[in-house]
Amino acid sequence: MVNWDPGSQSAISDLEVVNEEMTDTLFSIDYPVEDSDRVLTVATVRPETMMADTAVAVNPNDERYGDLIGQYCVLPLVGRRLPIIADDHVDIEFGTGALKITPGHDVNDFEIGRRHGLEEISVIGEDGRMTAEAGERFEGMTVAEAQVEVVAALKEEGVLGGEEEYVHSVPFSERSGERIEPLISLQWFCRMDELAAPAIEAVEDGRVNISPGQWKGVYLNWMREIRPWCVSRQLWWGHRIPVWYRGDETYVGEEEPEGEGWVQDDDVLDTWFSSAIWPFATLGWPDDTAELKAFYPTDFLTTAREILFLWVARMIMTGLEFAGDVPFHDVYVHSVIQARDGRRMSKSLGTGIDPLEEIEEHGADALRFGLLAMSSTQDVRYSDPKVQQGRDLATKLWNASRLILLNTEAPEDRTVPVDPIALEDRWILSRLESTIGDYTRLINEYDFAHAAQELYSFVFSDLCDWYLEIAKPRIYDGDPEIAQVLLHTLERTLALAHPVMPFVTEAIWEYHPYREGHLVVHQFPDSDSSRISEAVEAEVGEAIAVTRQLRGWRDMAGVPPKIVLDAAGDPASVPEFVSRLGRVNIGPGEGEAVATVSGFGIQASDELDMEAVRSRIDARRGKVEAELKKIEGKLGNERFVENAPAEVVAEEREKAERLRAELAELG
RNA sequence: GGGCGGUUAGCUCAGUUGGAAGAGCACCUGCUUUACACGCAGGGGGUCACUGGUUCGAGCCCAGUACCGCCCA
Repeated sequence: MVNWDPGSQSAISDLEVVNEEMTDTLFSIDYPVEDSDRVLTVATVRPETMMADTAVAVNPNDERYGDLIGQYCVLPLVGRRLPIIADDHVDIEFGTGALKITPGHDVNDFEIGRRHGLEEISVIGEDGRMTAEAGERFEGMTVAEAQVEVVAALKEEGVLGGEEEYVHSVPFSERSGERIEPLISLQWFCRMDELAAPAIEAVEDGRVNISPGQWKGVYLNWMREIRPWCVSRQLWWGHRIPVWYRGDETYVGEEEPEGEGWVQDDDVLDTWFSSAIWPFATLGWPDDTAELKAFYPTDFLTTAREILFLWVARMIMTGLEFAGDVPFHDVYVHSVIQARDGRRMSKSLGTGIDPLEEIEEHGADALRFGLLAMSSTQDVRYSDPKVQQGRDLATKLWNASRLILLNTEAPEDRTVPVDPIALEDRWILSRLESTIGDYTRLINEYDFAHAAQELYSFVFSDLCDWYLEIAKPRIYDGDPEIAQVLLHTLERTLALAHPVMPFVTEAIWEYHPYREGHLVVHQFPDSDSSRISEAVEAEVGEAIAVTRQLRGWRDMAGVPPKIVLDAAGDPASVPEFVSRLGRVNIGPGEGEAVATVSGFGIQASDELDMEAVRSRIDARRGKVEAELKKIEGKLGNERFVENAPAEVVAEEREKAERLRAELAELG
């Protein structure tokens, strides 16, 4: 039995059949039981196939019909005797519990028919019209016309019972869109289990890695339950099936058989059969070519999930069978991008998003970044904010580059010392190399969204919000060492971002004094771990935290941005930028301190809104007290102290200390 | 009917071996600070779908329920 597509006049494979929910009419038809006044009522959505019925089946456990099993009923309109058989497949709950069996036109019925040795009758032809077997009244009608006529005939005979609406899943051809007609037909099938076994093994032992991991499971599941593949296609193009006939003889082989009178099968192989050998057939196989040696197997294949069975699995199977090795080592199944409202993109629904329009509106770099940032281990909705984020990043890179390139003289010596003197220089160089390392690792793990985020936050936060702001006085002073650091950092940042945002980075590169040729052929940066210092990152991280605390406090106290507050403390205890960016004057502080922020005593000032300060402090104290109480409770719990790892307990103790210190500062 | 995935801030989504709930956008308050308002600074916002269990401790582990997807019958 094959999936016959009346539209393309060809059999098609299971994978090219799409099932869709449809509302049909479920007809009840009375089949009289022979030599009895009883009737068996069957329910069907396809009365037009009844002329091909060869049995009626009931469930063996169905008490209503137990006594009828082995008897016969009479097929209305036709008069054929139909055996009443028992089969587990029949659902007692569905309809009347009696199922008409049409082995010639239904896949399940076909299997029941084979189990019970039933006759297989065809009343629908390959043209989708009723055949002579259907009887004179219906011959030549389309299936739809025949249904109307059969129903009319059943009414005339008085055997039509009820009609009701019925929602069920109906197969359609992916190629022609027409409803699939299951037909019995002589076709060639390819036995798949022997080909699948080595392809299963290759994924199990890791010679082929499929990610995200869930798709590995999907692949293995499908391959373990693989079914024979109908490879015959009744098309006029393609490779003809290597089968020849002569009378009753059949020959299968690579070459035409010896002797006279052989005729080759007219059918051609499914196009996916040819596609499956693409990885090596395109390289000269079966000849042992230089291309084959050089490019087979290759490394990486990225694909959509519906291609996993249709093509990827078949490439692996044929690769192992014919080329002796897997075709590639890594398969990445990318997300499917859905329309903004979560529906699938479709031309007919008008839900498609045209990338060219997106590029027109936001730029190619923005779209590329956005797509990377959207990617996930599951399907994703198209996200305009992610594309805008890409546009913002492109603009940010441009503006940061402007600041750097317009305010620095290229130094004679381009080498940046491994250990620059300025703390902030060591910090940005460490952050740069950490970022390059993390970004590269994330890309290698196919975690594109986090890689995009890593790039974005390095540029916005580390480089622009902090480093460039810290560095501005030295930039404007023309400090040659900072010029080295800036140009070096920019060079590597542009190279890092280039594969994702090729246009803006290449455009900036035109102005970079270190450029040699185009950025597109520049080497992608390798993380230089000798520049990474956890100590420096921690020290500057702490100074940044203090700066933010000071800023937060100022804002909370309603201090206008222009006012610089006095704060009592040791100016040498923190980097210079803390007082500059925090807008406080750190010094001896002779007046009264109204609050302590990160150890600095904020001096009284007319600019302070003391009421806001007090209410804010009260709110904060409440929070800290609650948190401290929670942690003290934890630490007071003997079972926690005994069972939790020592480092976790130590961490909790530190937290408690920190909270107590903050509470003391709040006063 | 079988299998897989999802349910976390207003929205779209992250959340590693169980150890103080995150990002982007949106929102609120400031800011014509000479790279950038496609920006900067500060801020508010979550009963992690629900019910039970395991654990000193659960968004994460286990069992079940509900709803939403996808695949295969």
